[in-house]
Amino acid sequence: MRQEAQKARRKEIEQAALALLVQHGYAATTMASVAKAVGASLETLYKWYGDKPGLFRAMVQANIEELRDGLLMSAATFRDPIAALQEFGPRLIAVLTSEEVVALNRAAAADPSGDLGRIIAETGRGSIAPQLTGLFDRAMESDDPAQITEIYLGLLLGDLQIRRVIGRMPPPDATEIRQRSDRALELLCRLFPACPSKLPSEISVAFA
Amino acid sequence: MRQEAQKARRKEIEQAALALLVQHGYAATTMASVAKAVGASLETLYKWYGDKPGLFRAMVQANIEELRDGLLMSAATFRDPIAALQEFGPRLIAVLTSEEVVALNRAAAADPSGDLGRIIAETGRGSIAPQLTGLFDRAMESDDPAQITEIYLGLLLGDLQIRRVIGRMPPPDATEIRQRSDRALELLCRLFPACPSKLPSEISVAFA
DNA sequence: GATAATCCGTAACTACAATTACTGATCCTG
DNA sequence: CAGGATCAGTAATTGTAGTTACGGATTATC
Repeated sequence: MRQEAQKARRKEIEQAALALLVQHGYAATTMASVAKAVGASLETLYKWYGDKPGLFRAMVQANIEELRDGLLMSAATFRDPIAALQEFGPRLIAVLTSEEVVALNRAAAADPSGDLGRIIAETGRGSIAPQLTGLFDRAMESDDPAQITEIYLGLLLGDLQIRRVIGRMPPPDATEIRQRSDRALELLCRLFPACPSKLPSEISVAFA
Repeated sequence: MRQEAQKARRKEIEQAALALLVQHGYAATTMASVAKAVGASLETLYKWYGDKPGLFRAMVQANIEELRDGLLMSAATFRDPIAALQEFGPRLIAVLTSEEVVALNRAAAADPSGDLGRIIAETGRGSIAPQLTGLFDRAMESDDPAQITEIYLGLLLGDLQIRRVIGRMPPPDATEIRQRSDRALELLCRLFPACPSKLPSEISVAFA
């Protein structure tokens, strides 16, 4: 099998494993079930990934990178920070509360090695937060843009993620996502007056 | 065994199970390990709790109630909402990021039935949030105190819990807890001007 | 005190998942 | 095209955890 073909095959395996993880949970996602789902043999899986933890590391890495890549803002959006956040906020909520990310977080919660959590945090938050910090650095001239990032994320997401992971919350719908993002942005601009006041009027009166 | 003695024995079992959960994680907390840790027989555990999920439901319920009870504010503290939050905020952070709650959340994340998550959410958040909402209702005369609760919790905790659960964060130390609570309170008071402005001067200048 | 119920310590049973091994089919390379 | 490497399908091995069963010790009740 050539490198290109193996790469595509690995991706197929890693995506199938995530689908199983989402559908059946961590405990029920076995090497045998992955092999069956993708029409591969156990011997191949063990040869390519070493062992089950190895498969899971690769699977989490590949999938979280892809989800992360769908989140990154292009440099062009930095020209209008408000518009950038208006677009980014809902996307971030949707991804972080998605069934896929919830399943990945659950796998990390169950992983005694800590590897999965490390991969998720470094690849996910570790990429998104600096980007937000960069945006706030430009938009707000604050001496602590990283702190603004924490505040924004707190306002935007609150404890959604833990509630999703412990199974006490369905994914938020599009309306709720929109409202949540708008509220977070509105509150952020009230807290940091240097924020460009280019909010649509419908948002500026959302809070008494 | 009399009712009183059995009640005490059950509590001993449920506490020992939590200690094992904290120390070894969900996967390694077996019926056999619980029995051994507390000097009970498997037959007794199965007779009293039915099965492993039953033991876990009881264990989570008993322990989360105890943790919750240590968090509730007395009615007397409502007289001074700021002081109440200054005292409550750090306590809430400390408890929610503790090894015990992290272990319980991890068990819930691994539980396909959803029962553990339900118990945790209803007993924990379900008790704390209404209390906060009541406090904000008095302190702020807002038309939506429940929304203020969400905002406060977002500012106070952000994504600490999920980061603890996936293993990417140690428990915050006392200084960090204090700073986090003070910041959340300061930001909340800036957002909602009806908030009594009785902050100590050291806090009011904490943000430029 | 005698008897029944309960609990402890331990063995046994069953199912299942991780991993390795094997054979034959398929693919790749020279 | 031939030979070697790789992969699929499947069986086998091993260890472990959930659960049940059993005999003896302890406790509770009459």
